[in-house]
Amino acid sequence: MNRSVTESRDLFAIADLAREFDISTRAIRFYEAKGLLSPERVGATRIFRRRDRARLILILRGKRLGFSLRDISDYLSLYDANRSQQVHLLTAKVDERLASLEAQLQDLQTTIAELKEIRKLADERLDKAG
Amino acid sequence: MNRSVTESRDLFAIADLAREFDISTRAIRFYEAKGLLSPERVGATRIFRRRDRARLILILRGKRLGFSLRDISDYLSLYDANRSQQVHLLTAKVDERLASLEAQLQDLQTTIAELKEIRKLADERLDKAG
DNA sequence: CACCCCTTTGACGCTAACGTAAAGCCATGA
DNA sequence: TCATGGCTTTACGTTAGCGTCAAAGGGGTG
Repeated sequence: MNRSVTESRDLFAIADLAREFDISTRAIRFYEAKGLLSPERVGATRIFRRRDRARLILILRGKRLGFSLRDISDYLSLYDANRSQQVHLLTAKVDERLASLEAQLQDLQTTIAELKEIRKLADERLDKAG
Repeated sequence: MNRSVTESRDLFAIADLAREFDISTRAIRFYEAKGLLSPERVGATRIFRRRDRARLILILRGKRLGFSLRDISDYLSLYDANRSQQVHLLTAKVDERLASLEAQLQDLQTTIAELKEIRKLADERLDKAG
């Protein structure tokens, strides 16, 4: 068994990534303009590598979690700092992020619990109405 | 032991809520304009009851979770439907919400795990350098 | 009465995160 | 050769979620 198609490649056009993740090319260019991505160029054409693709995945996950691009940018720099031996200051920032993420986790679990309760009540009513 | 100050009251001015939750009165009026709140009026002045306050708490939690006011509005209507015996269609919508919230929970847990890993690596480097 | 503080509505301003032309460059194929 | 299609940049448009006056009206106090 060989690897999946996507993981076996290393070079992507902007349209490839747009298609794969169902976003617009405009969005990708926008992320680059904001410094979240920095694809190579061949002439004027953007060439994305696996690393860029990996960052894009993180960007989109950040968005699903409701973070701003500014936040996501800070978040990505934690990964970069991790790779580039800038250990100083890193742990403090990571701890900050972790604290707020865990607060968000609490909010989320509370919300899920409440919805499950509503669901349960609704089911019980349906039973009575049988 | 009597109840906490906030819970013992039933009437709130807009400024009371703004102070308590550290948001602007403008924001509260905006939520009303969007239909998320519907305080009573005495003359032209808004009077908020505990129920409004409870909704505001849900609104703010929704915002912390990164939801749009539109999403939050839908979410609140689930609570309303629960109170008002509109059981039909309710469970389906609740299930939808639950599914996407649990997806978000996954994203969040993945992110937290990654950050903890980065933290661990940073600590180990500091130990070596120690 | 004058003053201050809180309230109201209305209107304009602002940032983020793109959408949407517009116009040009380059390669491919009939 | 010319059309087609994908890529580029530039630039203006749009929506959400408020911030920020502006103007006017109570309502209690000295």
